[in-house]
Amino acid sequence: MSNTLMEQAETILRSQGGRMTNQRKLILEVLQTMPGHPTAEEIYRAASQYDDSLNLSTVYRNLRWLTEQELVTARVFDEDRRQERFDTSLDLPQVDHYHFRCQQCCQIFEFSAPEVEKFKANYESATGVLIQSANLILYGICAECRAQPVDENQKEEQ
Amino acid sequence: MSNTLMEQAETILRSQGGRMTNQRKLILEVLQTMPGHPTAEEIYRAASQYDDSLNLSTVYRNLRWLTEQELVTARVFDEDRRQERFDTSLDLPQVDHYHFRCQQCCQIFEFSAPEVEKFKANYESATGVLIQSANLILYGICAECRAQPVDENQKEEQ
DNA sequence: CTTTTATTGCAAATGATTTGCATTATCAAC
DNA sequence: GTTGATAATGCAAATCATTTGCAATAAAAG
Repeated sequence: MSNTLMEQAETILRSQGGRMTNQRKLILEVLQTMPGHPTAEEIYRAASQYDDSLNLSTVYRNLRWLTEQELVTARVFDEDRRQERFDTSLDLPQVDHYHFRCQQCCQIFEFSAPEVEKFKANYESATGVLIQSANLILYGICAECRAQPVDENQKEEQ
Repeated sequence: MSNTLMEQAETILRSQGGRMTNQRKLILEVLQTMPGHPTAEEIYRAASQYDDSLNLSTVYRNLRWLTEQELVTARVFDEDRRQERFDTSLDLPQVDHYHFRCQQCCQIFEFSAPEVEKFKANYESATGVLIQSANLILYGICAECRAQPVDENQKEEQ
């Protein structure tokens, strides 16, 4: 059921005549274990600890390939203007999942939203469109940050 | 009630010691009359027809200022990777509005979504977060494109 | 162990957006 | 109306995330 990223990638590679390189394997492992929604740069830094000859463009090429295979999703959050963050989305399997980002601590929370699914169905039948994917991002202040007085240090961390 | 962009901008400028330059005036007018969700480049091209000495960076600076003043919203849609599209959002005043983008003709449709508002309220009370803004983009095929056989030309147009 | 060619590392290119700076022009005060 | 302070512009160069060309490397099929 819950195939690992690695296994899924291997299946696709086999069907395409692709190759499982050490770099690809490493990137997949790092991606799998990395919490949150890392940027390419963050993935690169994490993976470099295990292979310091790894190149940033290899990371980009693999991330692009993974998004094309739909094993990974790339998303742009408002604050970090044009930088993409990558999401392995293996946690919540069938149903679409969405994101809340705290503007203070920059943490990203995932959730599913039955109301949104309902809306999508309604919208499809009301307008005749076909919905293929959905991206909902809520921005605000998380419960922790609301409780605490503003801690400017925390803002830089992630 | 429905103040024009120009009027709102003027009020803010006055309170900040800012100045209403001809360029700013032009950009605001173009923004007001331009349908859809233009890119900075598109706004620049449209405005250049009325003032050919207008500079692209002036357009960028004004758009950035307008988004900071929250008179305009910048959004990144999936297909045009890292390019922002700008939205004056004067049409649907009080309630948040969201977007559907057709992957075939690239048209953008706006809508409001009571179900999503409901979800936001539920999510806030369930988690204790404060939601300040929301960005929902649906991707798919619009009704027209579903009806027609694929017309590859159309894809390039916008 | 060869051979084929997908993938890599590296450096240079890209493309949207931003920025430094000298110049211009708005607008408040005369 | 003229003047003066300075906000905003035009221009060119810089940024920054991401992509790409190409020679070198290394999977994996035979």
